[in-house]
Amino acid sequence: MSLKPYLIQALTEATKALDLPAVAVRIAPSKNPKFGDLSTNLALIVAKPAGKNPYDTALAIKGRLSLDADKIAEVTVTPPGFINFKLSEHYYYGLLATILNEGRGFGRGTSGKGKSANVEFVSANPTGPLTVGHGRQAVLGDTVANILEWHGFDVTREYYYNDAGRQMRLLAESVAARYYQELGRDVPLPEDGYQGEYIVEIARQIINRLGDNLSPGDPSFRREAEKHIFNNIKATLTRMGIEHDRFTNEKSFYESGAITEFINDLRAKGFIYEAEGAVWFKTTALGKTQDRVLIKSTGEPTYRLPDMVYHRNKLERGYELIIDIFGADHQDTYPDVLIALEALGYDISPIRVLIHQFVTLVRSGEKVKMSTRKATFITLEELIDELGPDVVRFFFIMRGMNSHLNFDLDLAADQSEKNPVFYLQYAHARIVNIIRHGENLGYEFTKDYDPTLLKHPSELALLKKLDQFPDIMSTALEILEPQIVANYLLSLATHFHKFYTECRVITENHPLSQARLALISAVRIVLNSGLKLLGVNAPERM
RNA sequence: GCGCCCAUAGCUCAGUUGGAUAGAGCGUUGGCCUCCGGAGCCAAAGGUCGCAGGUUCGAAUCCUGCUGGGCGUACCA
Repeated sequence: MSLKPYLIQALTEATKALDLPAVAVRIAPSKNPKFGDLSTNLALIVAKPAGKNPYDTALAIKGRLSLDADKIAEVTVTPPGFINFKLSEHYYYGLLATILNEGRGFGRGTSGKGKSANVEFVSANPTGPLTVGHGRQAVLGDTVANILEWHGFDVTREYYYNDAGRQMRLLAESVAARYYQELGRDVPLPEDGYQGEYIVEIARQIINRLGDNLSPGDPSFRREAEKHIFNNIKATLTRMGIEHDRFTNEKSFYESGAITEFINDLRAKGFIYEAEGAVWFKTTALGKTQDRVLIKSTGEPTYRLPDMVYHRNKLERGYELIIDIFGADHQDTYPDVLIALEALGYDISPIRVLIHQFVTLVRSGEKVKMSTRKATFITLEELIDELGPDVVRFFFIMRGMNSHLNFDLDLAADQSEKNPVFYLQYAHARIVNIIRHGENLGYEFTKDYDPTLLKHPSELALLKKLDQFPDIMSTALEILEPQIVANYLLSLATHFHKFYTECRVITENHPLSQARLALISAVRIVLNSGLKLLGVNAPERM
């Protein structure tokens, strides 16, 4: 149980009693221990409109506070007017008991209880293996889903795809060409065809399973290619611990008539007109600078239209939260989708769009240009082969989605031993090892320990770090930026490793050993929770 | 041209509703293993937070302009 709500209430009452302006009180961990454990800038904010000196105001607020000495050991005021709180050691001892009692439930939120959420991610069409770029999105999406689940949401992980477009046709033609080439006929790949080696593999499989006399337009080419590729995509995702609950095919919206219905609904609202043989969406009437084509002059809808229908479909399924994860190349399309839904009177507030920047692959100091069609990409599968799923997941998640990620393949492979993920996992393995070592010497873990024996600075620092976990997790839910969890865990591991070098756990001093065993057990719980959330293993041995 | 994103140590990046001395890893230099795993710890060096203004008691963070880069700006998806 964090102290923040308690302090916020006390501070709010004090400002009220002093007749100062009411503002939202913010409390943050102090960066420098000199300033206690928690600080607030309340007086700085409140003094100005009241025409008072911030420092004196801080002192006045402090004078009005009556705090439980079991929780707060000391209150100080520092220039220019910060109020600092030093937490009592008893508070941290209580925290330790809480973590051990709650176990993996520690820090879990309830704000999503009884609510459902949908996270759509990856959504690559089955035209080729997943690339490294898809990998970033896959990990990001899965981790965001984990964060939601942590806070109680019932999450559906969804994969949206289109297996009927031009690219799929091209794929089928490419497979057919390779099929005939394998049979010794000189059939060229279509222009702009798919050149990857996997196309040849699919062709060979078709020969093995369906024989050698398929005609050029046989639907088996497309069907077999899709099946093969989709199986590979799913297998790759599975290796990273990612399972989608639901696959939605764009085609279903054509078959159900939802596409036509959508156009009709927009037309009824007056947002549709026809020109140059195409059907246009009058986005200029809704504040945009350019109208958009929804149905081409060929009669085929553009990608925008099914996207709109798909989002209407998700809204109608009744999720409290709908998260779309897109690459930066989609940034311009979702506003049109949202505008269309609003035009039809939908409340779009459940929809939250997360845009991630691209991954630039660097090999031998040079950028690798990626194209699925030309097969010049590095596949996600290859990356996992090289680095292992834990490293891949952690690498993608430890950076903010807004950063243009430079992925140096040589470096990642060379430094795999020094990779931060091993640092984290090593902390966990170390804890398990110490506990095992203790058991061998007859130290049973017991809840009957004396926490007041934990007085060493690195012990207290570790406790303070553990105290931040629930806050970190709720911030992660607000901002949906998983890297703050990764950064927190690294910092926790650092505190643990420091503690380890300074404080021996298993010693002749039994009571102290018991207390330290309790401490590292708590660290283990939080590490486990955090790593699980990131989808990274917490190994007992390395 | 217009829109979105980015620019922080030699390199890769943290720094999230504006706070106190801007951090970490890698790399470089120098220390720490009779004892729970050295995949660890400690220390040093390394910064005009792209540039110039502005707002503020206080700016890497907010605003404006500029420079440089990524992605869009299709009757491709």
